[in-house]
Amino acid sequence: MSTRIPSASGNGAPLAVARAVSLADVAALAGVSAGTVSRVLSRPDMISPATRQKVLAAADRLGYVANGAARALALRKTQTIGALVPRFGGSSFPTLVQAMESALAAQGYNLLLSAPDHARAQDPTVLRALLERGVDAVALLGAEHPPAVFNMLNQHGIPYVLLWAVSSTQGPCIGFDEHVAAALLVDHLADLGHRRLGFIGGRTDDNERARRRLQGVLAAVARRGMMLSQDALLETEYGFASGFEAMKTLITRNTGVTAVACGNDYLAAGALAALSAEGIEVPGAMSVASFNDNDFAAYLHPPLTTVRVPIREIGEEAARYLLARLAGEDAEPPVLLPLELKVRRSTAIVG
Amino acid sequence: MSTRIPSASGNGAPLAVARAVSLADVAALAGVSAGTVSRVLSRPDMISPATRQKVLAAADRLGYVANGAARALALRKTQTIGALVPRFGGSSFPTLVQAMESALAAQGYNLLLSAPDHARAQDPTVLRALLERGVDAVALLGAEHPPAVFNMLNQHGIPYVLLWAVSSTQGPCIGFDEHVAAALLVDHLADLGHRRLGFIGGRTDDNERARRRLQGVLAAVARRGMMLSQDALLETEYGFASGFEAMKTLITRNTGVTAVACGNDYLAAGALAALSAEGIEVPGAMSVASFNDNDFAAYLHPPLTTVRVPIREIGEEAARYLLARLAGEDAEPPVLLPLELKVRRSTAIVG
DNA sequence: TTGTATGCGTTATCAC
DNA sequence: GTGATAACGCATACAA
Repeated sequence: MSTRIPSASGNGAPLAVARAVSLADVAALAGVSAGTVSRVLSRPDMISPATRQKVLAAADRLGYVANGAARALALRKTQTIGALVPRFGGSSFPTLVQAMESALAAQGYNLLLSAPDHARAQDPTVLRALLERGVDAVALLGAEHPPAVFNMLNQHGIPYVLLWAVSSTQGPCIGFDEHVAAALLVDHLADLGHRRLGFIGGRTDDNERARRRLQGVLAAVARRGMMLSQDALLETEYGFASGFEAMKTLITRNTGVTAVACGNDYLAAGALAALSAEGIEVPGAMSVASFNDNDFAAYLHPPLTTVRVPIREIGEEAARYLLARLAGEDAEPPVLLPLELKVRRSTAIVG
Repeated sequence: MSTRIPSASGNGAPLAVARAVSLADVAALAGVSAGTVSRVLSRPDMISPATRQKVLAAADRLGYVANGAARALALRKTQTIGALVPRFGGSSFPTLVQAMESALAAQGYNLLLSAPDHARAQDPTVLRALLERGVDAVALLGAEHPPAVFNMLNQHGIPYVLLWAVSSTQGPCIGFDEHVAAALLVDHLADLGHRRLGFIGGRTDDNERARRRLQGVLAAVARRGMMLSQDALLETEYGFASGFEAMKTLITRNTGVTAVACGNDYLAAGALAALSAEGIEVPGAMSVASFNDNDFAAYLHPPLTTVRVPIREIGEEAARYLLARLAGEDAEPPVLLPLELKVRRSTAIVG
């Protein structure tokens, strides 16, 4: 308070300031050595209550803030986790990242975010930037990362985990089983008597999760002897508008489907809106994935069935796993997280 | 390749690895001094092409990755920007952060993300964590930060900026004028002949942006001599479901409004869905804010009028401003970003 | 153009 | 319990 730096008058602050308060400054004021100050801050019980108070008071008075770079240099770790998140935007990744950040922060870790756009996504340089910043571990979203990424990671011996990915030979994964997710939905519809299914999903040439989702649906459809004709299968961008348009197209094609599965909640919402706009009642229209706080699809045009995808949970498990690894434990990540079917309303096909 | 560390067999990687490759290692292999290697990497044109190649080859061969902590310690800067992002509903947070991260990455800066939950949002400790990690500057989302935050920031003489905030005496801001935004909408409706307006917005006791938005609407309504009765004014959580419920409530109350303004796109979408479900036609139902990639409200139930809020632009300007400050320029942030009215369809009130 | 030496702020090792 | 002191890996002033 009294040692306030002459700085800043409300608007902004001067760039160059006297010099940051260091351990030495605190030590000088407290009349102890720098080493002691360091210990007070990291192993408080290693030093006497008397000096501890003295030091703490001095630190507080000077507004001391540790220099993480110096600490990182000495400790050879930064308490920072890097997240490599391709196409952060429109997807559910933000939710996942938030969950991970929370879990990390609770343990005193920071999250260094790298959200390369499509062009830079395959560029190993972005990982390099993370490594140069000294992240202790990294979380990779999705499994679509170039080999160079894994080479660097392995070469540096730094723990990493693939999120929203499974059965990758590239490294430990945390995700869920798309085939099970699809089976939950398709079985439900099949049990209700639906025979012809439509599917509106993401671009499979471009999005590995969309690809797996489609595979899961196709497998379940085959297993149940349902039909999913080529012209009832639409790939599109994710998003409400895309779902809207796709469903309109589907309707135009007159494919005879009685149920439509959608690759995610946004697509489902758009699709349902299109049905509503056209005044068409398609029993069993449903969404494959419902994102935690955006389950707006449910309000638009039931019947709707949803599989809740464990998005936040993936982020939380990632934090848990990575931290365990850093703690030296030889932990195994939970490869497959549980899924949950949420039936808003069902429409059975009779006859 | 040949100097590959014995590490990692696909699944994971050992925690303890020989030792990271350092400048000295590269120097040794290249047969030059560490200083030279450093210069090759930072000021390539300061040294001869011959040795440059030698050094580069050696670095590449060893898979050298600079140690950011050491660099930060020597340079007294980290090339890292901190973002303090109190969680708020809807999806504008990821969009803004993504835009900022991209702009930052393009300039070789990293983004350290801190997204405290509601409980921790007022805790200066989260800023402290960022400072300890050595961020060169910080972006604060919203203006709802405790004085302690600004004290620390000023005391450390570190550049910062408030995002999605205006006219704060606490520091430089980048945002837009809520009153102008509201005026765009309200004037449009007033011009169409609407007299009685309803408003569904976020919680004002809890969300400063929601508060300003409401104020803007009230001011515009007063200026145009419109009516916005107390029972036509609903505050709720952000989200589709909330908007849906709020509109149902509004309908039940029979307030006689002919237009409803919504605090954001999600609320608007929910509200429109409710209208659709109830089969009610409310001319001029509209949304105050439309988020860049989620303009799904438009598909649900026109007429709809929207003010596009410059979310990405705020992130980009933040990066630009902060980087300018760090470059020593005495830059001024663009306090107010331009707004844009988007009329999907209008319904005039006649008589 | 390049090598040498020093400092950056912290932690850890070793005395005391 | 506490004080010196040596790393930690890099950048840079100064020499050569």
